[in-house]
Amino acid sequence: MGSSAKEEARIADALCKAVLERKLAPGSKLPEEELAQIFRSNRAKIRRVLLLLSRSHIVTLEPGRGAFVSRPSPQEARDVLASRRLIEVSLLAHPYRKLSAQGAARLRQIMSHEAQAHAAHDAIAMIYLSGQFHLTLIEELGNKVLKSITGELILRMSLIITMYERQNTTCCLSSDHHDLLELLLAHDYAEASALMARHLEGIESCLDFQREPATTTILSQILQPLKD
Amino acid sequence: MGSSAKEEARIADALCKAVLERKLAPGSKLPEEELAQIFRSNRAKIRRVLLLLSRSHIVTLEPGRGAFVSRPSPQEARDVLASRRLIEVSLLAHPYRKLSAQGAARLRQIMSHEAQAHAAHDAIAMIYLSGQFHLTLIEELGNKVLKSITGELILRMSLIITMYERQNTTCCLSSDHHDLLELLLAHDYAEASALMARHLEGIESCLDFQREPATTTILSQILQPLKD
DNA sequence: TCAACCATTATTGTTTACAATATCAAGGCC
DNA sequence: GGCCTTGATATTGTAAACAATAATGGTTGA
Repeated sequence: MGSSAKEEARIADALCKAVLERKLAPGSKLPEEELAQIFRSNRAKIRRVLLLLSRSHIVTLEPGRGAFVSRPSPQEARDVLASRRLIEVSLLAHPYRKLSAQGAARLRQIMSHEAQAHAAHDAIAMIYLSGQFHLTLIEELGNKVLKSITGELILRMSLIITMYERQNTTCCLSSDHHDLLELLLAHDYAEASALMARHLEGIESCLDFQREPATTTILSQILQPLKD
Repeated sequence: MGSSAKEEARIADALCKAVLERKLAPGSKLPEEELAQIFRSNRAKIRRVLLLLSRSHIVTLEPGRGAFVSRPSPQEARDVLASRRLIEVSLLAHPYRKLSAQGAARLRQIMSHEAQAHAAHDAIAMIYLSGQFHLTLIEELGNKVLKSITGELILRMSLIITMYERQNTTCCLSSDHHDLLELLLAHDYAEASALMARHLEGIESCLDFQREPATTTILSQILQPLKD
């Protein structure tokens, strides 16, 4: 049976989720045998997953030393941020298609979940949902290719934020998402694009590339519960 | 010695080059053992390369059946084209930095090679150099992340063109590249962006998504000489 | 003659054991 | 006492054998 690729996707998704939720700190060692036990898999599959993740710049493979959660350099961080800004801002300014009623509904549903997470002070859920909002927006106004590209950039941004975030900052303003949707429904794409630019710049302004980030290497034991 | 990753990169590059040069037709079977012999490698390495290429959408892995050169659907083709257009057109309109003298020199060198290839009627070299021109432009005005993203899109476009190109069309107008550089040197980014849009639309207008493309499965023997 | 079935062959997928390398700790040397 | 060397241990990397699956071709029967 061809469940092999499925299982590897499951493992990769779990690792990506852990990165998104800031549970896996950049620099963390990812030992093959330990991962195989956690996910009740074997080294061969883990190895393939790590190889794939390395191509997404989520994991860095050091020959002979093993796999580590990537530590994007300040330059790489700036490039990732700028690239994401280019894609999202430009797409809003010149969307491939209008926002459909169905698309608006999808966005509204995510926003309601965001509100719930906000009320519950669930920071992890808010991070995840914010990403989902952006990805859904891109899929609705653009296409799946742009969505997949941006999905990778968002993943890398998660590492970047973990490494370079200033203390005491609340990064993602979910209120922006609400305003964004209003502007799109009013077909004011120019203003929506400008808001998106400010939105992303707001995130970037919370970063400080000066201080070399701490080498917080979280024990892989932390990600024990995500084996489902 | 850590030459393993190097060797795999060499094999992957060779395959990508074959795709760029339209030597490997979409749909071609890529048998592991045969590739291992061609590149004087072993199945394990070939397997890793194919896995990686599958992530770049260059190769499609069918469980139990093996690896094939991808055959992008019309929808995927449209999405890839639109994504590339978004990135390149937007970047020219709002470049991250001005074109440096060094950057202009790099572009001019590529253009001179293009002229040589044109004079020699070397269609393959022209395709490759056209891609290099675009990638260099993106690196000079943008950054390496955008360059790598666009590099993958260009690779996919190569498959798309092979599949859907109309008869009797000369796709890439190298004269556009010359005009583009002139506009950039004159700091007329708005016009440069518009020209880029027309340039890419010109390529797209040579495509016909109606006719189902032939299943031209070239023998892997064809790529024998690229084992260096 | 054509189609369906079965055996054969070839190719892919997985597991295992082994080899190479890096890490770590202890001991000796300066 | 600090630093380098050296051996033990753990982890990664590789190869090869094996199992599973799909393609092939030939045979049989209608």
